[in-house]
Amino acid sequence: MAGLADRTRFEPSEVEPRIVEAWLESGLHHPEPDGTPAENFSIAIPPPNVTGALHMGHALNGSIQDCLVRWARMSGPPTRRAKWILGTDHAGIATQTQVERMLVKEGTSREEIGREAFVERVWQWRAEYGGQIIEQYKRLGATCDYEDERFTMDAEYIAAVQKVFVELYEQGLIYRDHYLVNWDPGSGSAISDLEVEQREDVRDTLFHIRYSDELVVATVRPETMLADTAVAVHPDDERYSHLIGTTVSLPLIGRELPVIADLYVDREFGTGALKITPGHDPNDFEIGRRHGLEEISAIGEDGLMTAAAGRFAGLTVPAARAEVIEALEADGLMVSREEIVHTVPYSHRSGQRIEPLISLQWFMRMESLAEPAIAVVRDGRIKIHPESQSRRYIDWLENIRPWCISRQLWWGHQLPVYYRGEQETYVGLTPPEGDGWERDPDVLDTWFSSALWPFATLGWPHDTPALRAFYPTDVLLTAREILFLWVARMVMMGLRFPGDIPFEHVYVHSVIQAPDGRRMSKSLGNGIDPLEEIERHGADAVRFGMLAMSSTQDVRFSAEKIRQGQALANKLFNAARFVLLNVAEAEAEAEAEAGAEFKAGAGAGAGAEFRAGAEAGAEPAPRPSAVEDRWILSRLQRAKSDAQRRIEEFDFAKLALGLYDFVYGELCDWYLELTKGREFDEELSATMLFVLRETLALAHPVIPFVTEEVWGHVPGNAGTLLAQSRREPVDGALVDEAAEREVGALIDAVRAVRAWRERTGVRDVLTARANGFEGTRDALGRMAKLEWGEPGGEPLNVGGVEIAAPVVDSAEVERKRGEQRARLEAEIERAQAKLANEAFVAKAPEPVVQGERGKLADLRRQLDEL
RNA sequence: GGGCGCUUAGCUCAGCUGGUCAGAGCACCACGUUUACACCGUGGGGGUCGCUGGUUCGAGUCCAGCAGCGCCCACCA
Repeated sequence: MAGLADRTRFEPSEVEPRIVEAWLESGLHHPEPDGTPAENFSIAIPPPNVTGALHMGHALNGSIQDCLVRWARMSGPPTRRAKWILGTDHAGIATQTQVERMLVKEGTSREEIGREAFVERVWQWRAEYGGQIIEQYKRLGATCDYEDERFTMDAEYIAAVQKVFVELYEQGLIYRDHYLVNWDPGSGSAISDLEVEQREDVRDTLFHIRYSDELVVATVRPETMLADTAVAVHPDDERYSHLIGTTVSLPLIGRELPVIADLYVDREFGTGALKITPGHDPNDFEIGRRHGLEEISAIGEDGLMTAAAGRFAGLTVPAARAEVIEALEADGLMVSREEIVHTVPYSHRSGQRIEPLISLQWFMRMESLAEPAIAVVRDGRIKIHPESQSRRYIDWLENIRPWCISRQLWWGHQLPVYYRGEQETYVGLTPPEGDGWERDPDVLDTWFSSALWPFATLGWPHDTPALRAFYPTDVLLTAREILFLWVARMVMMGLRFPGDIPFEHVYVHSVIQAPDGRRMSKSLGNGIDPLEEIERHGADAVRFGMLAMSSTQDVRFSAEKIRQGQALANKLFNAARFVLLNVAEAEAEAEAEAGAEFKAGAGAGAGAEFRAGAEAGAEPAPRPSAVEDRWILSRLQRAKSDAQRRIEEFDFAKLALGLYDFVYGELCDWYLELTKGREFDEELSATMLFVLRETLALAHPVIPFVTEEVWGHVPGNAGTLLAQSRREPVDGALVDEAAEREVGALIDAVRAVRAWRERTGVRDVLTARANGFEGTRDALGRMAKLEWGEPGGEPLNVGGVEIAAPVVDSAEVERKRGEQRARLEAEIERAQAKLANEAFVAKAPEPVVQGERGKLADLRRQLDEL
C-alpha cells in the first residue's frame, strides 16, 4: 500500500510484464480437461501463421477472445474452466515463400538443396522464429492455454489430417482429375478459387482477329489462340447460323475448328463470335466439356509454350504473345486493337496474374458436406452474428463447387497417395507394400488442415478427455474474409468427423482500416503496429481501444479510443489510490480498538477462501445508510447487468464504453466527490472497498492489467484477480430506486447551480434555501458552494434550490441571458403548438403527451428563473 | 452483373421496435493549484441527421428515387 502513495500515474510498462508472469504462474489459463462442454468454456484461436507478427487484426481478435475467456472464467461460482485453444498454422505458401527468400539471400535455392533439406530448413526456421507471435499474445495479456500449444504440422495433427483425407477418398469425395485450375505462376502451384482475387480496372488491349471472311473474334490473350478448338456463336444469331456445323481454319496453326452454337455467347457483345480455348479459359473449358471439344494446353506449368504451340513452342508467354501478334499482322489478320479496362484474376498469395491451365489435381466434392453445414445454421444450432452473415454463408454453401486441394509445394501435409506406374494408385495411412511405389509430391491446401482445427487440437481422432471437455467450443471469433475459407469448412469437417458442430456461435467482427480509410497494408505503409501502441499506451489501453472499435462492420483505426483506454486505466488506478489511501489512514487512526475486527469485516480473504465464499453465495454486501453509498451500490448493479447483456450480445464496443461511463461518470465524478466531506468510518470504508473490488472484477476482462495491479493492493486480497469469481451478475437487493432518484436530483441541482455560476460569473459561496434534498443537503452545499440559510432579497430558483440574487449584472450577463430567453421561448412555442394540435393529443400515446406537458412546464419554469 | 452495408458536430462513431434522439469521445473555447488523478476538474460553443419525394398527428428513425463511398460474390470474349 505504501507503494501507492507516490504513484500518481499508472505506468503500464513497469507493471504489465510482471503481471503477465503472475498470471502464467497461476496456471489458470491451463484448465484440466474435466467436465462437459456445457460446464466449460472454450474458444479455439484462429491460428496465426507461424510467419506472422502480431498485427491489428490479431490485436482485435485476441482482445475480444480474451475478454470472453476472462469473463467466462470469472463467471461462477465456481470459477469455470475456460480454455483458449492456442496454436499456429503452418501456412504453406506463406512460410515456404519466406524460407525461400532466405535461401536466395544465402545464394542458394529450394531446388538446389532439394525437398528434404528444404523442409528441414523450414522446421529450423520455425524453431527460431515460430514462437514470436505467441510471445506477443502474452504481451497483450491473452490468457491462452500456453501449456498446450498446437501446430498444424505436429505429428498428431498430421495423423488427423491423413485420416480425414483417406476417409474422404474412400467415401468417394476426394478424387483426382484433369481440370482447369487457377495456376499461380508465383508459387508454381494450383490454388483454390477462394485464393484468387479479381482485380478490377486492369488496363489491357483487346485484339480483334480475323479467323475467316465471316468470322472475327476478340481476345486480350492472343497467344492462347494457339490452343483454340472451336469458334462459338449464339444458336439464334442469324448472322452466323449458316456457319454452324462448318469449320474454319485456325490462323498460324491451320487446325480446323468447328463452328458451334452455345447459349453462353452474347449476340450483342463484340462480333458475336467467340473463340473457344478450353485449355486456358474457365468459360471455354465449360463450353468445351459441353461439346466434347479437345482440350489443348499451349502453355505449360513451367510458363513456357508447349509443343502444341507449333513454331512458338519453347517461348515464354510474353514472347509468344509478341510473336503471335506480329505474325497476325504480317498475315493481315489483325483487324483492330482496342484499349479496354476489365477484371483480371490475380493470386491472392503471390500477387501474380493467374494463368488458367488444365492440370491433374486432387479435388474434393463438397455438396454432401455442405448440406448438413447449411442445416445447422438454418436451424440455429450454430448462430452467426451478425445475422446477415448467415445468408452469405448459406448462399456460398448452396452454390459450392469442387475444392482443388492439392498444391505443388514442399511445405505442408504431403498427400498420403502413392503411384506405381501410370495405372496403380494407392491411398492409405501407411505406405503400400511392395516395390516401385512413389509418393505424390503434392501437399494439401493449408485450409484443409485448418478445417480440422477445433477438434484436431483437442486430440481427435482419439477420444481424449480434452475433446470430451471442450468440444464443441462455445464461440469462434473471426473476420469476415475467412467465413468461407475457414469457418464453413470447419463446420463441414466438424459435422463429418467428430460428428458435432465445432462451435455454437460465430461472431464476425470488423476489419480495422487505416486512419486514411484504406486497408492497412505493408505496401501502402499505412499500417499501425499494435505492439508499438502497447509500448506507448499499455496493453489495457490497446485492449480497450480494440473493443471500443469492434463492430460488425469495418471501422477506421482510432487513436483516440486507445488514449481513452489509457485514460480509463489511469483514472481507475487513481480512484483506487484515493480509496485505499483513505481507508488505510482511517484504519491507522482506528487501529487501537477496531483494527482486527475491521480487517476481517472489510477483507475478502485469500483467493481460495474468496472462491469458497463465492460458491457459498458471495461475500455479504454492505448495507450502508448514506444515500450516496446506496446510490453507487445501485448504479454498480446496473453497470454489471449492462455488461452481462453486452457480453451476451457480443457488443464489445458498448461494453467498453459503458465501463468508461460508469468509472468516469458515476464512480469518480459523483460518488468519490460526494464522499469527500465524510469521515472514513467503518461503513464508508467497507462500502468503498466493496465497490472497488466489484468494479475491478467487472472491468478485469477489458483492462486486466490495471485491475490486477490494484487488486494486489486491496487489503485482505490474496491471489490474483484473474483467479476470482465474480458474484452473481446482479444483486437485486442492492438496486435502490429511491437512492437513484435522490442522488439524481442532487446531480441535477449541482449542475444547474454550476451552470448558473458560469453564466453569471458569480463564484462566491452563496446563501441558499433548499427545497427538499433532505438526505443530500450537505453534499449539495459542498459541491455547489452553497451555505444554507435565508437568501436575501428576491431569491432565484436554480435547479430546485433558492439562491440569493446575484449582485453582478454586467452587459455580458444580460446578453447571454437574452440568448437563453430567446431559446427557451422558441422551445415553449414549439411545445405549445404541439399540444394545441388536436391530432397529436388524440393519437399520441398518453406518456408522450404527458411528457410534452411536463417539458412545457419545465421550460416555463426555466424562463421564470432567468 | 448480383448481393450487403455506409453517408449524423472539425475528426472517429452511438442512436433498439417512429414521439426527451439531436448524443459520446477526441479536438476547440473559457474558467479552475478543491483530501486520488493535468493521461485532471467544471462549464461552453458547434450538426436544417447526403439529396428529393412519400407514409404519419409526428421521421436520423419507415418507404421510393437520386448522388457519393465501401465490401463481398460472379465465367462475359
